[in-house]
Amino acid sequence: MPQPRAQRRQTTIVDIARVAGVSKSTVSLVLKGSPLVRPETRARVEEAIGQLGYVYNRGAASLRTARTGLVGMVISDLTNPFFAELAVAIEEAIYAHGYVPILANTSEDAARQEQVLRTMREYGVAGVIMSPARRTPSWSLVDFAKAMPLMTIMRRVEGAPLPYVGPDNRAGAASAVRHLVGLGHNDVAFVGGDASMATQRERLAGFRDALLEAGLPCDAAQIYEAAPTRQGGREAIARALASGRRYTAYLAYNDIVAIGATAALSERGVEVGRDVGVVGFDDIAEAAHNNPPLTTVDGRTRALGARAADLLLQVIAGSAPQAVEHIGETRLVVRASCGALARGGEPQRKRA
Amino acid sequence: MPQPRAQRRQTTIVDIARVAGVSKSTVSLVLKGSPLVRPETRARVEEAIGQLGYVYNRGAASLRTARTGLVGMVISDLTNPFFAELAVAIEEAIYAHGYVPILANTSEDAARQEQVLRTMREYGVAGVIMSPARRTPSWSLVDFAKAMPLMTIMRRVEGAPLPYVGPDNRAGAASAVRHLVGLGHNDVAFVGGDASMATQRERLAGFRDALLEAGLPCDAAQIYEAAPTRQGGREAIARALASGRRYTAYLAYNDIVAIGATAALSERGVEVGRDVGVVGFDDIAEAAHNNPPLTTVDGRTRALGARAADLLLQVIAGSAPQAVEHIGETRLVVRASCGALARGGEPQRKRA
DNA sequence: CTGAAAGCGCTTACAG
DNA sequence: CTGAAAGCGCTTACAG
Repeated sequence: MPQPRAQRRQTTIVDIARVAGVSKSTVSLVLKGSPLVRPETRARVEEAIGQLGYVYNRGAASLRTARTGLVGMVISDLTNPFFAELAVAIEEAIYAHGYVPILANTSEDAARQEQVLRTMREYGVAGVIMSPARRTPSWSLVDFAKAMPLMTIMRRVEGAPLPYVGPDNRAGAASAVRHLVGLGHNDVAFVGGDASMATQRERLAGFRDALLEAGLPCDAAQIYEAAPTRQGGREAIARALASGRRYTAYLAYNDIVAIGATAALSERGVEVGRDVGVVGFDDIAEAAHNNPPLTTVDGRTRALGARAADLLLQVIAGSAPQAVEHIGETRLVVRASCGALARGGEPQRKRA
Repeated sequence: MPQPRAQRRQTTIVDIARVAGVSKSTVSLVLKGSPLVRPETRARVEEAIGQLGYVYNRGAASLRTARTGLVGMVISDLTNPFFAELAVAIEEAIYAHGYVPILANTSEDAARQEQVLRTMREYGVAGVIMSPARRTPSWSLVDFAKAMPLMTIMRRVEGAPLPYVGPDNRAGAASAVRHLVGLGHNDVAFVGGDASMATQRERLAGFRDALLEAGLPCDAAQIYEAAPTRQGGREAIARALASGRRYTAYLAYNDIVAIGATAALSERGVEVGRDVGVVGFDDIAEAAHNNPPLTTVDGRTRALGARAADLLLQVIAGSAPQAVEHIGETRLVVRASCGALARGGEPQRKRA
């Protein structure tokens, strides 16, 4: 528990009431901008507030109203730039609705996640918006879901029918592969992530959809599972190259995997965008500044984060069903890494 | 203000007391693990707690004790990977001390920063740890600093004698330039940032120190101010190249500037690490995966964040002076972008 | 070792 | 339009 700290007694509405010559009920009404208060009375109260340097005590109000104005924000890995962008959008939307976010970064640790959910509940959060840690057991969330709305984002927790917001992973991955096929690529590998992640399964499904519809090879050997990180991208490339099969392009699980893959290929003298194509997913800020600039599937991260926060607050307010779901459109952003620009084209945008 | 939400009356210590057959004072003592309670009594109370699914109401406790256990975390730009890493370290340390962080991302907006500080104060935070928005006027913080400890990190606010934690920017930049000089570079430019940022002035001072001590040119024309972003790095390079002066190396304000600079040079056919040297500052995760891997000054971000949180909590507890300050050591991380590895060396680490 | 009582700073019917 | 009163769920001396 926190240690104490000596403090002079703070100014309360009782002090304001005394100075303004009214009751504390009236002060309270002024504070919430009630139209019931006569303008002159309001002016006297506001005068006293300024004079005494009064600071509203939300904790006291919360106890009375049983509403804290706090919302939990549980992020699986804030050092991943994708989730950082998502977190910024969520944070913004939470403040915009008059709420305040309590942050927790779980570093993909489901035990830590349970711990912080418990703490947030003790703090009386109105709800929680979370990107669940990998391998979150659904039973670890059921108790919390009964006590407060739990909005999941980017990752579904199987077996837990929670509200969910995420991009259309399948359509997005398929659009990326179709673009590669259109450029003449005829042997494409999928690198990064693994089947324990719902997102990976969805993106992989889109990858298969497009390959099958083009009549191209699509077997298990083409899938190189690896951590969804830059390092994972490097490792997957090492294995793909060691296999001896000459892929013409790689679809990466996400942008940081694609960036790691690009670095690994460059180190081996393979020039991305000329010798081989690489496409990512997410369109994080650094994708445009990669060398070469990365073609990727824009999942509209900011919009998704804002949407998730909006929906959570609607569920809290009771104006949205407990089981809402939103799947966002994706859009392919063509840059140089797929090889398209080598043919002199301008960057284009396509809807998934 | 938040909207209400219908809820069944929650279980309180009074309910626990009734079921366990004790007074609520005793329940409270059990809750805080007091040794005064007899083991059998404790067991009965804990039994009742489990049975009724009681959840501790921290808000109520806060009102009584005048301590909330909340700490504010105000970040100037969470989409900058450097600050995201910093935020993660801070968040971790805050939880480790039994506190809970309220997050605000100001996007470098001093007005928004003032707004969130006001809100955090109303929520009764014990203190705030903040990377101040650029051009934060010191007067905008004085009132808050009187009401609660304000720990600044990475950026000093001039004119406000606040506790501060940051890296040794001057020594770090000087060590980077000395390394470049040792490799034979004899005309080095500084790219990114501008003089309104204390950090830029400190890093620039180190840049000058090392150039002067080596007897190399050091004039205003060598400094290319630009936004401290990837895009800023690109723009600074465009201007440096357009100047006609043939710099042999660039010291960037930070890693993302260096990454943008690398991309801009590559696009123009200048090979970083062979034709020209580039060195960054911060050692963010993507520095190692840049193409080529970026030589940079490691500011020990995680350690700095943890230290800032530790110090803030000491100030809150009254065990550290109100005006603490900590300047962290830096260390040069040599990778390929400065050209050193082209000569067959192994990556080395040096203390600043 | 346990209980009765007061009080933290608000909000909210209810009177008037 | 304004005030008196009750109460949110805890903690903390103080008795016993």
